[in-house]
Amino acid sequence: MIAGRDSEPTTTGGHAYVPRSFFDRPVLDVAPDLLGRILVRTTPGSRMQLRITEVEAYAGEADPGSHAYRGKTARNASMFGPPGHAYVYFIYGMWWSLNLVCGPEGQASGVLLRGGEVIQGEEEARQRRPKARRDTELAKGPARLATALAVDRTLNGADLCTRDETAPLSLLAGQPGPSTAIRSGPRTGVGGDGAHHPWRFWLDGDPTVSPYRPHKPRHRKPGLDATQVTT
DNA sequence: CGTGTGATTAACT
DNA sequence: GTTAATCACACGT
Repeated sequence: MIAGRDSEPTTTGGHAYVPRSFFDRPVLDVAPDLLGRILVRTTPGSRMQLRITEVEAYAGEADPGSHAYRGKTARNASMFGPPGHAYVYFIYGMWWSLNLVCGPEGQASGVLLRGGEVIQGEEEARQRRPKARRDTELAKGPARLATALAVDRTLNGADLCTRDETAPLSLLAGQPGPSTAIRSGPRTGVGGDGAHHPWRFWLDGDPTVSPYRPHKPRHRKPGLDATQVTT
């Protein structure tokens, strides 16, 4: 392996990982290409593998559904960094979500990992997700996926394309194409101007794909009515 | 639980 | 008059 080149797969511990050029493409090319691929999660105590079955593309500052829509902030800064890194955010005061930053750099685009099949490390996943009734539920949904893989803010900005053997996240190279058809549709919970884009991608019929939840229009919480003010 | 947002207040020229 | 700092709150790709 030639140091300094990223056109060749990187190798760590005998496994080949996708090079940064995999992520340095338009997000709508990368997102469906992630389906069926193996995400490797390495912790000090374990090595897990997840077969990705469901993703959503977020197309940067031009996409009303994206965290990057209103420009760079402290939270979304990693989306504005180079491709091949993780963007991890906290949501609902409870859960983490894992995104993979795509190129080209400066567009702040990323792919949200929404579902997958745990194919290695089921024990660890089950310890973290004791309520999962079936193995297909271990990483079915973005928050479940993050929980199963022990994703938290310490992974925000993590580089998937490093040769470091202790790299927390990587993506296996040389995977065969998806065994089932790729389907696409509107993104879960995205409304407004970004609602109609079919930027959610999943493997048809896979039991680890989360159920589609249409965008729920939010209405403003009613303020105090004058008639309610009695004294 | 954090974040972004709009409203409100303060600071400054 | 304009901009910056502060506050409160709705809502969560």
